[in-house]
Amino acid sequence: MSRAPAHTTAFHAVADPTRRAILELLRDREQAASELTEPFETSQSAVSQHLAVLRRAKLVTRRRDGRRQLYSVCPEPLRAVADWIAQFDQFWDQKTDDLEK
Amino acid sequence: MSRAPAHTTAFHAVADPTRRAILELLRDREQAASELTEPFETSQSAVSQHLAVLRRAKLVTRRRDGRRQLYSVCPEPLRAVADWIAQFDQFWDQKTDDLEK
DNA sequence: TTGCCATTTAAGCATTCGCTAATATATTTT
DNA sequence: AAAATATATTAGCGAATGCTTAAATGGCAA
Repeated sequence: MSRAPAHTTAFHAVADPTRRAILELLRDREQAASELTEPFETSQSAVSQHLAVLRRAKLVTRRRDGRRQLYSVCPEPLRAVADWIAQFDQFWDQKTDDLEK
Repeated sequence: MSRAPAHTTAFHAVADPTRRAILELLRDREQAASELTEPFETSQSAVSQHLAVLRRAKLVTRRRDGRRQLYSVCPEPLRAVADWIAQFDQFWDQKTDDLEK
């Protein structure tokens, strides 16, 4: 199996709190880059760079609308993270399991 | 709500592939730091530093056994990650939902 | 075309990261 | 006690990260 470069993985992308907040905003609806900038205290450029990271991780897609770029969330790669975490499920269910015995 | 420093969060801890591999090893059983070093090509020191990160994120606990430190996984903080991801569930179920209509 | 708007890209910088090498600490063995 | 073992900690380094400012790009409007 060939490994994806670490910096393109969902694990890496969601490690940053600003990027997580961006994904949360996009959860509600498709949104333009400028709209995504407003909630943050950082520059529009910084947000654009975060969007580029999310795009490399395939967590967002964009489409053009006139001079705006509309971003939408694309959570499929999060499944890899969820699946990875799922392998630890038995652990936090252990208490329940123990009670049942 | 007070925010935990980013570098103590599970999000940050699991962003690194070596740390994920360590957690996977610990999934099977409690393991000493030296055992955890073997599978990797890196130094004992590097692994020890990764274990410190995992410890700060409360993803592992350790107990002493003679001169060894036995580490066990403690996946509870992963729940925060899983819960965060869960808010996107509707999206990848969308296809299914659309079919049902 | 010229200029404006929306966004990206590039350059530079301080900080953080993951690593190695060396040293320190704790425990057991001799 | 001294030596050996197991681990942690420190210092330093190159690379990556997230940011700002400035310049480039693409689309629209006058």
